[in-house]
Amino acid sequence: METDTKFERKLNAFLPLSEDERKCLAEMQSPPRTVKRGQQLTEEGQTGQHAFVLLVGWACSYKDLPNGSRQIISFPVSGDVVGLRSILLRTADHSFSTLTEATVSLVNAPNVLRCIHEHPRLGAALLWSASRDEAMVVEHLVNIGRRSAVERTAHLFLEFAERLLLIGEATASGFYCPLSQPVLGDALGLTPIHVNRILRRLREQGLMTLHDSWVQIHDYREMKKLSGFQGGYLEI
Amino acid sequence: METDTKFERKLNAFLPLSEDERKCLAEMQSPPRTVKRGQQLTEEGQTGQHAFVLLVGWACSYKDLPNGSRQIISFPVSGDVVGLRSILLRTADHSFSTLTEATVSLVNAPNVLRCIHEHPRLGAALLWSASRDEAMVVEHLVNIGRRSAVERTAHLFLEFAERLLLIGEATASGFYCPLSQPVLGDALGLTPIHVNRILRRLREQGLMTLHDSWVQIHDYREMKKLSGFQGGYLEI
DNA sequence: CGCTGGTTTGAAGGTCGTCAAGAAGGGTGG
DNA sequence: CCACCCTTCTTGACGACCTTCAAACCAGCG
Repeated sequence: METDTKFERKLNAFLPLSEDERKCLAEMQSPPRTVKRGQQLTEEGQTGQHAFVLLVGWACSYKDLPNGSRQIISFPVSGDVVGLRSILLRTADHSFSTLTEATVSLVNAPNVLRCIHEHPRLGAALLWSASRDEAMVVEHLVNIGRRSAVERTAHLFLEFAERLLLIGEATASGFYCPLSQPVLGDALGLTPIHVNRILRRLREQGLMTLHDSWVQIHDYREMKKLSGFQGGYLEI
Repeated sequence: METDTKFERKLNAFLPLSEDERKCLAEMQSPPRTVKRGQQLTEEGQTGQHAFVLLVGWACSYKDLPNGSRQIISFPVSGDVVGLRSILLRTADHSFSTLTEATVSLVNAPNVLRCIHEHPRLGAALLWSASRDEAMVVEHLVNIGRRSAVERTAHLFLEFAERLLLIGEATASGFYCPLSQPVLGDALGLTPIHVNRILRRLREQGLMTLHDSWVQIHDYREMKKLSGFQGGYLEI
């Protein structure tokens, strides 16, 4: 499978792309580049940042706080774009780091704008993709604001399951999820210690397990009921 | 002052608009319409929704949860657009209600897309506006995820102060803010009772007061230090 | 082999939610 | 005009959830 197929396939699922549009999409991106785990690719407050297409691997976008803590905004996975939002802002509004070894290709602002201008339909597809990402951020906000730690955690993993299923990276036996408990804590607004206790509870109740970066959802129905998960915002 | 000046001025501040572009912007919007306080204008999950330009008044976008609680996503004020994000999604990903009597004009998806197509620079300005709104949602997420109740509350009011100052609706003596404590709670992820306690603490420490829908920030410096507020995401 | 970062568990404490109740203000209908 | 809502604001007491502090265990890695 070609490296940029997932991104293209995602847009194509929203709106079938012509040969020309596919070509433009490919030209918009710089050649893929491999980066190590834990690499920071953009930094909040910096100017002239690029967007990235994440071709392979896991990453996160986040903000650091003056008091030393951080909040993870989103977990892009293969085929996702990061930083499209910042492309028109004077400065990047978040940082972006890899969580595993990853391959990315770079997209700069002029390229995106030219692309939108030359192929309006492609522009619409990119906007749709950005809208979907924003809907995920909104759901994340709801998750942290109005759900308890267990509900919140269950919700996050159901979202992963759904997203990875859509791109063919999850099977009935589970999915790969290389997130440490401190990282999960930064996403869920919890301490790593409490994340540990929550995971134990979910495990002891036979709902799900996370072991060796492998997630298994054992009782999908109960997880859904517990967390109030409604995946509408992920639909194409 | 004409009713839609604030919206136009906001875009114009990002990117000076030509006469043609201004005209297109005006034609994109339906005639202004007055709506009562507490009116729901869009409902989550509904299809074929419109976007709105909020010309006068306060409103909020939010999501209701199965368990009966709700999370407020954002507080649009005069000159803000709501629902641009949903325009490309199959269904609206949030609801939208007025908090005061308000006047709005309606914008439908085809109009926006035509506008972007005919006037790419105007499209860029709209995208910038949407990006800035999303940056506010992100900051809101950080606020709820990683700040204590006091910090969080102080941060929200500093953001209001900054935003209203930019559109000339705040003065040195304070600003109008018609949000009840239950509404603030739904935005901050707190109970109304706790919001009350927090406001009391801020008042007793001489930091700020909220009385009769009027906010006064008495110690801006200390508020900023307390909340870790950095307004970069609001800049033009 | 020691170091670092992740996982796991326990104990104690603080923040915030829940329950309860009184006071004040606005709107409605008698 | 007044009685009767309903919503909001306010305060107190109690309890739960989550954090903090502390420590042990383990795996990977220099």
